[in-house]
Amino acid sequence: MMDTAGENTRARLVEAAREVFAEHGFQGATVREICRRADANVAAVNYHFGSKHGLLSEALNFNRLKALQSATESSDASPEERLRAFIMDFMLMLLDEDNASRQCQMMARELADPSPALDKIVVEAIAPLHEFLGRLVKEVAARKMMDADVRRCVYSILGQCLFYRNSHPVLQRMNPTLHYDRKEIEAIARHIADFSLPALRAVK
Amino acid sequence: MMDTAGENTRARLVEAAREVFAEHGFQGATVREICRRADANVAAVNYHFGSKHGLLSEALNFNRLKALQSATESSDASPEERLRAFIMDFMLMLLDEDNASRQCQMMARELADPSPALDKIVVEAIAPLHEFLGRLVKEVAARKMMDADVRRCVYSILGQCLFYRNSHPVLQRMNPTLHYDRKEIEAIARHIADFSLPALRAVK
DNA sequence: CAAGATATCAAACGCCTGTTTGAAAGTAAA
DNA sequence: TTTACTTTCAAACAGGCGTTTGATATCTTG
Repeated sequence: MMDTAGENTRARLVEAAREVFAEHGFQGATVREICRRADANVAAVNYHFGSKHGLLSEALNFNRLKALQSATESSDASPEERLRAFIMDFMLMLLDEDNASRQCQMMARELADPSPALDKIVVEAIAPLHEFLGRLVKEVAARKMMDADVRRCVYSILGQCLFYRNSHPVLQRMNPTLHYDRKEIEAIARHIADFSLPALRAVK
Repeated sequence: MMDTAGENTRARLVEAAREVFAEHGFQGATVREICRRADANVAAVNYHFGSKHGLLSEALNFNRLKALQSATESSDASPEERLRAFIMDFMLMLLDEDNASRQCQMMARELADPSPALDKIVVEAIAPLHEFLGRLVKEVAARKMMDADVRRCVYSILGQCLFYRNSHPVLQRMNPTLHYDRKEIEAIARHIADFSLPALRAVK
């Protein structure tokens, strides 16, 4: 059994796939481009993963997102502070430009143009995320809320967060100097929390 | 000069193109599928519009969105009421499932995977929309606000609205009975307004 | 009607896609 | 070294893509 060369190209393929899928989405990505970046032969994808879809499935990974949720849940800060902290970490994950957390970008891509992998993403990552945020919203509101209202508050928070990622091409065109450095991301996260908390407190 | 047959296939192509572009995005749409739905020959697209891009450019139309803005601006209701009304009309336009306003769906598609037409969309539709919302936000807040804060409030409102469209495939998978009928859309719009207004009033 | 412009069509072109193939290279154990 | 197995590779495959072509209808105008 090999380990150095074989496992290396496998790992390199997965990493390159994350890059290319995040940039171009599943449809827009080509296995030739992935193999070029991984410095591997075109046939390598089908040899190691069976198909382009198999590679996508392997490239999807929600560890970072899950870790973020459990970190927030095990905190003993006030519900408001936990929501603030979650939004901050979530935005850092979403907008960090040169880090390795391309999973969120891939997920955002999947939303725009679903492939068969979306079912896996929904069950393993998005549904738990929504439930987690629903619990947090109820804690912050500290009132009896109907499920539909809780859900919509979750949508409002997530919608604000995802906007910066989904609309990035547009925002960049309208404001060419836009750049998501650490300070800017923190300001955005602070705004989203400041915008959302009054609404949650005002829930009737 | 012809008018019945010739103009007919031209118009049928534009209409079919709106359908297909809205469903699959520019990349995912094929001219063969468009021509099939328009009951036209494959060569018709290049004959009438020069290229697939030319057809996209022709299919883009922002009349409905512009009309919505001027209707809101010429109203003499209070700023809060005008914001409520705008959100309602905007959501009706975004989520209406079987109407002819596929322009917004096409625009949302463009955001996810920009084509050269995005520049036109930004300049002609999105930038004016953001400016319009910025003025409305300032009126509602009725306080001096920094430009960056105004902008972020606009993002918060638009983000909430667009979430329902962008994340529709996911929401449908998590809640299979989800259906955007008139009543549901009105409830969503009311929620977004109720969620956003306390935040705008609380602006410091 | 005849001439000429306009529109439609089947067929093909060149390119790119994901995938397959069969041979070559590399590795591990007997 | 021989044997068996895994991994890499260049090349090709079949199919879909946007676009072009040249012939054929269809219609307008003199």
